[in-house]
Amino acid sequence: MNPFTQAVIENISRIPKGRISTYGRIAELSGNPRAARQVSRILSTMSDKYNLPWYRVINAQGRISLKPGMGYEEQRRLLEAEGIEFDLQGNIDLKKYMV
DNA sequence: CGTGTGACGCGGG
DNA sequence: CCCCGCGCCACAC
Repeated sequence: MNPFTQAVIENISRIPKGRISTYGRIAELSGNPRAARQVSRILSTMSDKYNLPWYRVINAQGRISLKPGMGYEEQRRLLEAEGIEFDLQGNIDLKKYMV
């Protein structure tokens, strides 16, 4: 496994309960600011294996990227269960919850 | 090899 | 707020 992937896994694992981060921010912390897409792929392929808190990663707009019927509901449920609030447009306040 | 595809991000209309 | 385009990058065909 390459160092970037390793770092992504570690950084995601460190997101505290009740807080969130974004794909781009994780990519940045992991050493490659332009690799936000890779972060999303790593999440989809390694979450189970490394037991990652995948649902704590959202996009830079403060929204869940998964589509309704394709995981959106579950991610939202898990986040709300940790106290994360959504506004009427399904938006999360990054200032308030981002690590 | 080209070509298409995203759990992305940013800027613009 | 929505919709597009463009840049980016690993991966599947």
